[in-house]
Amino acid sequence: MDMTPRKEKILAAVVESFIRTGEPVGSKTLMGELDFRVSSATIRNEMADLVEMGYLEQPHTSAGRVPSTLGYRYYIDKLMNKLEMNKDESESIEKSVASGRGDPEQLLEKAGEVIARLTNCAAITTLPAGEQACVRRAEFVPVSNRTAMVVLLTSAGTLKSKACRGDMPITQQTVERFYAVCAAHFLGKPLEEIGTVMLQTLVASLGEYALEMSPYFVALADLANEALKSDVLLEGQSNLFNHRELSGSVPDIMELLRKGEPLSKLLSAGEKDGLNVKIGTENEYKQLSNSSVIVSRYNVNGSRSGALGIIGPTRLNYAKLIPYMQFISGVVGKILSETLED
Amino acid sequence: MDMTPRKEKILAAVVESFIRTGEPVGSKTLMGELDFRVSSATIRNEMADLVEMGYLEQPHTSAGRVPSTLGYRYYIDKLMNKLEMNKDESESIEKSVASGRGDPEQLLEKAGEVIARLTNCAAITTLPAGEQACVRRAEFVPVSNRTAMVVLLTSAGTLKSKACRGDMPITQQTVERFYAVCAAHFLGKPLEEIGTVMLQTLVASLGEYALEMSPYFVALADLANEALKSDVLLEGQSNLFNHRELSGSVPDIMELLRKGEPLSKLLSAGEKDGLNVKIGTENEYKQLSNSSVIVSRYNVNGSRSGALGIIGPTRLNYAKLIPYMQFISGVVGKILSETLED
DNA sequence: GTTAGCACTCCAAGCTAACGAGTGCTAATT
DNA sequence: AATTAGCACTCGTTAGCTTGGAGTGCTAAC
Repeated sequence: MDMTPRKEKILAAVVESFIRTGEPVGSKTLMGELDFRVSSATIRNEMADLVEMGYLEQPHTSAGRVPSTLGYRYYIDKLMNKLEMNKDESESIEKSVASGRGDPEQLLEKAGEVIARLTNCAAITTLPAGEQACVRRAEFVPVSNRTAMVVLLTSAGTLKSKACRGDMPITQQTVERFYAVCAAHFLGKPLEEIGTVMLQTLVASLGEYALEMSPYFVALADLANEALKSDVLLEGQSNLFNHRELSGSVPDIMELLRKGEPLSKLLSAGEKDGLNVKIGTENEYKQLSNSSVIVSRYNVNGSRSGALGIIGPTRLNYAKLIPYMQFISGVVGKILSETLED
Repeated sequence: MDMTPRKEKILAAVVESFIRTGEPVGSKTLMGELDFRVSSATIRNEMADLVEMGYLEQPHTSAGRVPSTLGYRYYIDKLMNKLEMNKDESESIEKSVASGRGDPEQLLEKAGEVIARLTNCAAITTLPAGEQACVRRAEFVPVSNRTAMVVLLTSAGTLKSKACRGDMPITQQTVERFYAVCAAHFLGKPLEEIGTVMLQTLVASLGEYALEMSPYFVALADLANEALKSDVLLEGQSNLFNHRELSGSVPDIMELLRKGEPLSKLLSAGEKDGLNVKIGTENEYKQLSNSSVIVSRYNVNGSRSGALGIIGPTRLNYAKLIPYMQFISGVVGKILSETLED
C-alpha cells in the first residue's frame, strides 16, 4: 500500500491531535481538524489503511487511533512543520541561560533548569567533554599529618579534587617530590594516557619513595579518569510525574537516570546535524519504551562538545520542543565558546 | 485516663504488628501476639481507651487500629527495645562504609548508599560542616585570555572552584595581584567573615585595579559562601517508591528533597545525644506528614559536625533502624576523625 | 474486671446493566 | 471507482447493587 498526500494529512492530524489531548483520535473528531471535507467513513477507511501500514495503532477495537512509534517517526521526519520561536521568547530564554555564564557547570545546570521548565520534562545535560583534554595543573595541599588534598585541573576547565590519606607523615619533601614527579610525568599529558599502565611504570620508577608517594598518584590518576568521563547533570526529574501516561514507569525511569552511565549513553547518541530524537521503542532501554528522548549537541569553538537532552512521554510537542532544544544548545555553545576561549 | 502496664503492652503490640504487616491490627490478631491471655473483648476495651487517649486511630469504624503519631512517639520513647546488631552485621557494614575512606565526600556518599540499601529508605547525609572553617588556600589559574579558575580550599577540607570571566585580559600582574590580595585579606580568615560587606571594603581599597580584579574576588566570596553551607547528599531516593503507603506523596516528597535548603533543615534537627526522630505530623513540612525522618549526627574529633538521615514511611522498623543509624554515624565520625586530623 | 454473644458498620470484591464512543461493513450515491 | 449514509456490533467505562468478612461496640452473664 502506498502513502498518499491525503493519508499523510490524516496521519499528521492524528499525531497532532493526540499530542494535544492525549486521547485516542476518532474519525469524527478528525473531520473537524482536516482542511478538506470528507465523511467520517472515508477517514475510517484511510485510518484502517494507516493501521495496516503500521503508522497507527488502536488500543482496542472500539477506540480511536493512536500514533505508533513508526507514525511519530514518519511525522517528525517528513510531515512536521517546526514552530518558529518568536523574538521575545528566544530573547528571554537566552537571558535566563546566560545568567549561568562564567562557570561551565553552573551554565549547564542553568540550561537544564530552563529546559526542564519550558518542556515539563526531565532535562539531562553534559559538561563539555574532556576527550582531548590534558593535565594543566596539579596541586598537593596537606590537610593534616597524613592527609592531603590532591587537585587536578584539566585544559578543558574541569577541576577535580580528592582527599587522600597516605601511610606515612607528610613532610616538605613529600610535597616537593609530588610536584617534581608531576612536572615530569603528568603536566601536559593527555588524560587518556594516564591509565593503570602508566601508573605502574611510574610507581616502579619511584624507587624507595614508592610507598610514601604512590597513594597520591593513584588518587591523581583517579581524578584524571573522572575528568575524562564527562559529567552528566540531571534537572527537573520530578516533571515526569506530571505525565499521566508515564505514571507506571516513572520509578523505573528514575532508577535508570540514577546511574550515570546510561545517561551519558543517551546523550552521546546525537548524530546528524547535532539533533537526535528517539521515540518509544527506538530507545535501547526498555524502561523508556513509553518515552521519547530528544538530544541536541552543542559545539564549543567548532567541535562537538557536549549535549542537552530531555526525556518525556512519546506524546511530546516535537514541533515546538525541537526548535527549543536546538536554540538552547546553540546558546550554550556560544556562551561556552566565549568563556573557554578568548 | 491513666496508662497502665497492660495498655502499654497492647500499644507496643499494635505498633509492632502494624510495622510488620502494614495492616490495621484487630483485637483477635492481637490475642496471639501478647504474652498474657485475655479475651478479644478485653483487648477491645483497652484499645478503645487507647484511641480515646490519642495513641491509636481507626481508619473507619469496622477496621483494626493503627498507631497515631502520638502512639509511635510513646512507643519509641518508652516502650521500644532497640534491637542489638550482631557482630557479623556490624562488621560488614563498617567494611562497606570504610571503603569510601580517604575523601569525605566519597565517604558520605558511600555511607548514604549503605544506609539506603539497609533501610530501603531515602538517605540524606551532610558533609562535615565548615562552620568554624577558615580559608586555607586560594588559587588562581588562567584558563584563557579572560577566564580563570578560582579555587578555594578551606581548613575543613572542602574544595570549591569556579570558572570566572573578567572584563580585561589576564596578565602576569593580574595573577600576582590576586595572590597578594588573598594573602592580605583572605588567607586564614574564617569563612563567615567573607560577606558582602568585607567584599565592598576590599573592592574600594583596590583603587584603579578594582575593575580588573573584582570579578575574581566576588567569585572567591561566592565560593566561601558555598563552602559554608554544608553540602547535602541524597541517595536511594527511588526507594520511596517501594512503600505503598507513600505512593501518593512520593512526587511531593521528591520535590521537597530536590531543594537543598529543606534538606539541611531536616538534618540540622539532631539534638539530644545526636539522635532525632520525627514522626509524621511532627515534621514541619506537610509533604512529610505520612513519613518519618530519623537523623543521627556524627562527631569529628569530638565536636558535632554533620549528620546522616533517612526518610521513609511512618511505619519504620525503629527498633532496628535506630541502632543502624547510630552505628553508622559512629563509623563515619570515626573514619572522618582519622582522615582529617592525625 | 472479664468474657461470651450478638447486632451492626463498613470496606472490598464481584456482578450486572446502561451507556457511549468508535468501529467495520454494506449498500446506495456521485 | 471513490465516497458516503446507515447500521449493527464491540468494548471499555461507570454506576449501582449484592455479598462476604473482618472488626467493632454494647450488653448481659460470669
